[in-house]
Amino acid sequence: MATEQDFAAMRLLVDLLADKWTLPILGALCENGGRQRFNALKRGIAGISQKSLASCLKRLEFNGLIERIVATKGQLSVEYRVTAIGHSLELPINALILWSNQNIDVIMAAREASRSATLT
Amino acid sequence: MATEQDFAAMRLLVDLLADKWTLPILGALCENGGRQRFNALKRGIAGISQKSLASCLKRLEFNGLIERIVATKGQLSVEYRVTAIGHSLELPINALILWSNQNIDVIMAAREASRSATLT
DNA sequence: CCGTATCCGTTGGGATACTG
DNA sequence: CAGTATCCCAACGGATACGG
Repeated sequence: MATEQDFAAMRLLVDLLADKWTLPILGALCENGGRQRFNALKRGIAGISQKSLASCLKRLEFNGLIERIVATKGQLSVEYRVTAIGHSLELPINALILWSNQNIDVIMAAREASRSATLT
Repeated sequence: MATEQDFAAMRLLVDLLADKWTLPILGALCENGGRQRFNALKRGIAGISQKSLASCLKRLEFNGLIERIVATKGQLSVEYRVTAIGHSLELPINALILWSNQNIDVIMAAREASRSATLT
């Protein structure tokens, strides 16, 4: 049964993760051992725009889930790293992704069923 | 490391859950053993509008996570129930909510730190 | 390379009023 | 009770161009 606290927790989760790109970004960031540069990240995430990536990274940094490290040696380069607390999210998120992988067929079937039901 | 499949899974998760009200609705539905009527649901979720609730419930039903049972005996009454596949989401979601409860203070502190950093 | 600035169509979602 | 319809504004997010 959900408590008041749980609702606050849900609101926080929505703030942190519930948009189009946060999950893919976090996923792409973890691919390379938790660190990646801006354009590498952009190339790794099909279809994302610079704008969305930048704003999303800002929010993640603002919430302390990732950190931004600037290396001014010669060429400008910026690396984004998943923080400790960011890493602690991997486990529960991976559980969700596993669930999604296991149930994607059922969901798609349910959608088809809904669609054909409305056609009758 | 994230596979192509995982990105598809993430997209599905975003489709299913990544909006303002889905998590609270699912939470409220589970409060009463997985079944609840429309207005009871509305009263249980602080701040939600009829419109948002209705559209969200439609999408959840479309994806097979809940079902809509109409009882036309006398007074019109509609009950929404979490399906089996919907229930299978409880475990991974609760893990996330637990994470959120455990880390909400750290997140808030990180936000404060970011804010004071920009003021300097 | 790493962004920010601007423009702009699309969507989200609250308020309110109305229907079966 | 359980929604649908309408209005309306703010936010999202893609495309493009520009700057450090």
